[in-house]
Amino acid sequence: MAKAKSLRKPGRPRSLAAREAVLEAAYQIVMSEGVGRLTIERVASETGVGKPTIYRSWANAQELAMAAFMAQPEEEFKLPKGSWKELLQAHLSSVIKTFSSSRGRQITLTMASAEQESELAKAFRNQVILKSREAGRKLLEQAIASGSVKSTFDIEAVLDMLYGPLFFRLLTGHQPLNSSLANHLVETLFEGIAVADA
Amino acid sequence: MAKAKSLRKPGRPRSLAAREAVLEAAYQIVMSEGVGRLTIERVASETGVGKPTIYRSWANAQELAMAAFMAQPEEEFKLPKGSWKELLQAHLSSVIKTFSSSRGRQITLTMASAEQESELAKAFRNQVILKSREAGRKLLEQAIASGSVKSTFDIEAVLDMLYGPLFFRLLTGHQPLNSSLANHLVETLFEGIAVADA
Amino acid sequence: MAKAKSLRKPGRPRSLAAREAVLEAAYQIVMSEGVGRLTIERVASETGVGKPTIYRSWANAQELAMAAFMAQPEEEFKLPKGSWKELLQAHLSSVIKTFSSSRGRQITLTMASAEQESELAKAFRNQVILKSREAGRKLLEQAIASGSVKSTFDIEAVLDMLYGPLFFRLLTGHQPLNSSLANHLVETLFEGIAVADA
Amino acid sequence: MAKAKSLRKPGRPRSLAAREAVLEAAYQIVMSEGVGRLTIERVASETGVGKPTIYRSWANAQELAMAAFMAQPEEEFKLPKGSWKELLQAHLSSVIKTFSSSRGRQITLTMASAEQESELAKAFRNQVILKSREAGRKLLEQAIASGSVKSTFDIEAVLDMLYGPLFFRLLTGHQPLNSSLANHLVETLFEGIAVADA
DNA sequence: TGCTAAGCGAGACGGTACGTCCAGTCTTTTG
DNA sequence: CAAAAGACTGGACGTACCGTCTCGCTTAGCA
Repeated sequence: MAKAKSLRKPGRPRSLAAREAVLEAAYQIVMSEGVGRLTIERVASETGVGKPTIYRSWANAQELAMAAFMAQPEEEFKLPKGSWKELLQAHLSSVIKTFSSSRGRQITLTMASAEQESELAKAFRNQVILKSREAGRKLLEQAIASGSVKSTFDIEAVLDMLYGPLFFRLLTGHQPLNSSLANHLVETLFEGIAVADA
Repeated sequence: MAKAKSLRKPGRPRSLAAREAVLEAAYQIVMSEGVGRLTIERVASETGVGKPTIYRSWANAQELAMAAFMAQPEEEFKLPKGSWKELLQAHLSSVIKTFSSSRGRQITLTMASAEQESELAKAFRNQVILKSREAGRKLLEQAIASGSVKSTFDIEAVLDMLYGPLFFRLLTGHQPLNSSLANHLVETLFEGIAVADA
Repeated sequence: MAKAKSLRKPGRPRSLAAREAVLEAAYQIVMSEGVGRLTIERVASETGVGKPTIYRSWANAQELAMAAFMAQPEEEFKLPKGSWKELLQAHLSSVIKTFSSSRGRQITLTMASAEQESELAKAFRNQVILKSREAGRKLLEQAIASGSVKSTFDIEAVLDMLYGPLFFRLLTGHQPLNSSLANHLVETLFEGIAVADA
Repeated sequence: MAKAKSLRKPGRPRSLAAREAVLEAAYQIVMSEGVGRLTIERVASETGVGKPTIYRSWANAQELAMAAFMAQPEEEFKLPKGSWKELLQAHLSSVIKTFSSSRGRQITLTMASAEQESELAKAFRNQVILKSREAGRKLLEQAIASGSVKSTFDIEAVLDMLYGPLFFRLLTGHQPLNSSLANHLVETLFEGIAVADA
């Protein structure tokens, strides 16, 4: 009888313990001091893991930061009952709360300083930045299906009108970031600003 | 006879030529290779200006980058004739065109990587990032005054619904950045997405 | 019933092919780039042999270098006919020719950088460095036996007066290394430098 | 009247204190643990001098080792009274004593592992390795002038017959290194090994 | 006219971090 | 069950910049 083919590569497997220690230490540094203070050197010395071992998994400190965020995922957003408007406001409000934390600020900076092209950057964008936007998309699609909302608009633009302001304020800090923003955004979005024609 | 009070500080005045050479070189580097490649060392060696001379004017490379952008200002936005909606679309469209350039991307990255607190960062934000937003504010206020548009909404939120999506897409690249976005944004903003009540 | 006694050790035998490939690759590297450029890592990657396999046979790069030289032995020295003086000069001359090659230089450097104590180092010394000195000793002993040469001197010192200058010049390069040296050495050795007493 | 030309180079002068601390630390390491244990990293951390500062003066650890030896020169050899033969024996004896120390062994290893071409290597060779050989040359020349010694031999070869055996034994360790060697060498050199003709 | 204060360039300084190479060891699978 | 092979930890490499510090030398207002 044929021998079972081994699915493993030859050689010593990568150390899971080292990987976890590195991701954890990186996360702590980023959260407490910011992405700018995350260096491979420091992670290596704090964890006792060798630098080459870290470089074997991540190409530079930005990648490591993204991986660290992805390894410590956000909790899921929960939706209360209510009208579509209320649902959307509640959702946006919780997203704002999440991103106005230190973690949110650091995530945004990390995204900004990363190379957009790399695979890891795309994964980070989708898993960490755009996950809530996808939740918003589902809400909108359900609202359309239920007939409470028009179906004629460009959904990508609408989504960005809801989530864009959040990151804009996070980056520039020109306006406060709180849940009343969620209400204003959704209110304006539903009603429009044009005066009602007679 | 009373001595004329000197407005000048004692000692040799700072060299204007050095200042201009530094700003120009910094701008070239940022535009051609990105903010990340701008180092004081390099600017010093390319211009022949001493490092301490550069540090006397700017605290670090980020500040220099911001100063370089401010010294090379954007041209003004011109507004064609038309309805308020058309005016706003045209304005947004030209802002998008400006920021979707290499310069726009680098400005955004510079903003993202700067310390938000410093005086220079605030000036940069107001002069470079938010200048167009202020132009949009004027347009909106005029539209309100003319009665074509409601006056009940939160103008800050509305402005961020127009400009936020731009920077959001610039940073994450999840959606294309072109003038059709301007149209979708303004259209949705004026009309809202709620189904018209009977 | 007793099992036939196996003459083999248990387990997989060492790969002769791997051993030969390693020695050959090491020799090539040492000859073309010098002992200092010989690293286990490089030999492993060039031959496709695993590093532990190499370490199983040699403790470090110096040992491997010595082993590589020993696996590629020098051809024997041939002696023409003539007086003892001529024989000795011819012998020294051929030794000088051999050692003034690239191989000779690398052998000397290898000896210099090796730990003197190890068994392999002693073997290397005897087989590679001192083999020609032993040939010289035989010549001298025959000359003594034949009565052409005194028997009162310290033969070790005399041998080192013949071979020492060679390695001295090889290491420091302060004087050229050619066959005229052989003549001068032997001439001076036979005659001495003291003025003949009346 | 013409202004006095400045003899100094522009810029901050190199720190003498740093230079001395580095040379001293390097010397201590080499003497106590051997050339192989001298690393720039270690010298930097022990002295508090930055690595780039060290590299500004020396290209690698070997150069630093040579510089360290040159900064800690050998004491001069003193010559007692006696015949030329006795003088030469005394001199060689003291050279042997010097080089059979730990310092001598390390100097020889350093020479062996250095690039022969560099300026510093040549200086090291002349100042540290060949200084005593030059002293020996003077002795010989005086002996020739005084008529006690022939003038027909090749002085370079003769010098290497005296000093070569020393380094040969130092490197290979095949024979002991003590002052009786000095006597044998000089004895043989003066008298030759050929049987006296009738 | 000469003094003085602050500018200027150059370049070395102590440092931090980079990303790489290599040494030797450990842990798998393979023959 | 030892050999083979790849990943491991860890030390050092040599380089790039950081931001600061001496230097010797302008430059320009003030006395």
